Amino acid sequence: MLTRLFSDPSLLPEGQKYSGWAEDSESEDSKAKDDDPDRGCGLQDEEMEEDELLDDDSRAAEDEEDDEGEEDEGADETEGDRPKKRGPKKRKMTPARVERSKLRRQKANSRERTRMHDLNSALDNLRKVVPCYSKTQKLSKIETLRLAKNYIWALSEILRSGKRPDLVAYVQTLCKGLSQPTTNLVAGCLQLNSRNFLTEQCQEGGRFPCPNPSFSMHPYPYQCSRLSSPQCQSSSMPNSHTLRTHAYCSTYESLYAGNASPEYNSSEYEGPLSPPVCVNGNFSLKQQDSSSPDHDKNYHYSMHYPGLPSSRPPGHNLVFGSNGMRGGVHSENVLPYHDMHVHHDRQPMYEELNAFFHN
DNA sequence: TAGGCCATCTGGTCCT
DNA sequence: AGGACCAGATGGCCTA
Repeated sequence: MLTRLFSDPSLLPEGQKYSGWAEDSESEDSKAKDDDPDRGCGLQDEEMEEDELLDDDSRAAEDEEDDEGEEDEGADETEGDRPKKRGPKKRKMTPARVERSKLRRQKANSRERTRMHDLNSALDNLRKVVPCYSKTQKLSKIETLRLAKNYIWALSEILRSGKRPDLVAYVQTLCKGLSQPTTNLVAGCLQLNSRNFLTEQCQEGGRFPCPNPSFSMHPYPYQCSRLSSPQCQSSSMPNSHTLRTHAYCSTYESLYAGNASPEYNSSEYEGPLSPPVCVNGNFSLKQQDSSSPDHDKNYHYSMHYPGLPSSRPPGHNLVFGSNGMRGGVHSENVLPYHDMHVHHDRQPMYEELNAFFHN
């Protein structure tokens, strides 16, 4: 269950080990098991000794050997109701063979563990490059794969269309098929990043205009799929409170199905992909004029609202479930600031693109 | 207690 | 023969 995703392992009772995740394949639990494979689940090797000696095949082999020794001519006959086994005759499990078999099994188990650890390690690496990353509250394997797939697709679409995407549609694309908690997490991650960036910029001397101090922290993680959609827009309330009064859609599916931009419709979802470009949830398109006057205004997940003035109030920047909003409806799904990253500190490419985006 | 997620063991299959 | 890969089974941990 993804609930684990949003639990803080550090809050576990004293002495209670959080072994739900194999941290880089080196969790305490898995390490212990590596050291002592017999601690694993299921049949242990020690137990296997007897089991292998007595398993069906072995028993059959022994039966066959006995049969062979006693009555060769009866090979095609059945022994009672049980049909006689065909194929190569199994040799008797001598103690030496049993020992070899055990050794083989142990080696195979060890390899399998290593293989799974490698797999988990790769999955961890993948977690770090998808739009939402947390060291302590990881996405589950399946959600990581889904998110990665969505991410690739979304970025590919941006390249394909050459248009600055609608943030809402972008997030929706990212979250397509994800569980509700993960969707919250992703949205929260993106929002956090934007807030952090705003904070940084303001502290750096106001290189970029600071947004309205009452910048919205919307209690509902899912606004309507497009803020520009008629049912979601409030033309008369430009500030953050506007967003709070918006009707919101209860499920992501309902949002996505009806309102996503054409580029993100599900029919194209499985289509051919191409390489992505993305920065922290902000999209940087090469053909865009980064030096345009509007550019600075768009640093905060700013989306161009077609047909709307570029001076659209900051309150109209999309804000998802707030991390800082303790009283928010989905506050339980929100990660602590220090724990979340939207990988702007991970890849040189991101920095490069960031620079491009903010110049 | 049920359900989700996980690590591990295991045997089967395929390939070298 | 041995290794890689896979899927099923099992049991632990955790949360609702």
